[in-house]
Formats: sequence, C-alpha cells, structure tokens
Amino acid sequence: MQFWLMKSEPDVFSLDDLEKAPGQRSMWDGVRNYQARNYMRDQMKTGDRAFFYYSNHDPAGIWGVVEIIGPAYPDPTQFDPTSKYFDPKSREDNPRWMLIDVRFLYRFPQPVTRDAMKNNPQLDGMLVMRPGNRLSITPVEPKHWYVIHKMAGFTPERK
DNA sequence: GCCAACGTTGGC
DNA sequence: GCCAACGTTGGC
Repeated sequence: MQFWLMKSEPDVFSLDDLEKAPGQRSMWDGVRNYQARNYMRDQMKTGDRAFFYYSNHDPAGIWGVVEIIGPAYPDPTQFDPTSKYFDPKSREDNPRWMLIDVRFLYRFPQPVTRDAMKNNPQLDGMLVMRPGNRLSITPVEPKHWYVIHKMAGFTPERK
C-alpha cells in the first residue's frame, strides 16, 4: 500500500462533498497534468490511501483521508464539450486523461494546516511543501504520513 | 489580488 | 527541437 496527497480546491470539491456522495465515492476528475495522470494510471492501487488537501483555501492544509479505488479509467469530462475540463484533442479511441475513484475514509479531528506543516521539522523534505510545487498528486513517505496523523490528534487504526 | 513558478503551445 | 509567449496554479 502506498500513501499519497491529493489537492482539491474545496470550493470545487471538498471532503464534505465526498462524504455526501453516493457510496461516499467519487471520480477524481479534471486532472490535466501528465505526471499526476501517470501516478493515477500506473501507480495508484485500490487500498492506497491519500490525504485530502485543501488548496486555494484559508487555511490550506489536510482535512482527512480517502481510499483509492483503482484501476484508472478514462476521465469522461475530457469528452464533454460543456465541461471546463473538455479536451478537444483527446480522442475516445485514445484517451489522454485518466482518473481513479476515491472513497471517503475519515476526517481529521482537527485539520493539519500548511502553516503547521511548515513549522514541523519532521516534515522537512515533504514534496507538497517544496516551493513552487504545483503537482496536484504527490506520493507521501510513511514517516510523514504518521507525523501528520499525530499532528491531527488522530491515531490510525492498526494496519 | 498579486505574482513567481512552471507546464504547454506554437512559430520558426 | 528551441524558446518566447501564454495560461494556470496556488501560496501569500
């Protein structure tokens, strides 16, 4: 099992939205970056877990955890001319953009803000904290995963 | 709202 | 295949 961090603007899609979705499950659509796509297509597996990170939000930070439901399949919004994620260059017989589903797992007792993450030396080197990083999906090292859970006042269940 | 970082596009 | 222009991301 691997750990990830997935960014979302909560005005667009929040952890609340996911929790209220049918089956507490949703497509992670709209990713239009090749490296993030490759993570979803090639590396993310059912049972992997990901931090749900709020970007463009005050405060930015991590609100909870979701489960990855794989395998990846074509993102339908790329073929929808009314979608803001429409990609006229993508063809149905050779889709450019893939996605995975995510399922709500749990909310942190208290969110871990970006500010708090920045001030914790145990998180030095975490990819999402690197200046200028814009990648919306990044792998998370297990040690960082556990440090952030501790900061959230949350002790993960065994396993 | 500003703007630095950085990915993508397209002219050549 | 270079690289300037452009658009987007996202912290601040």
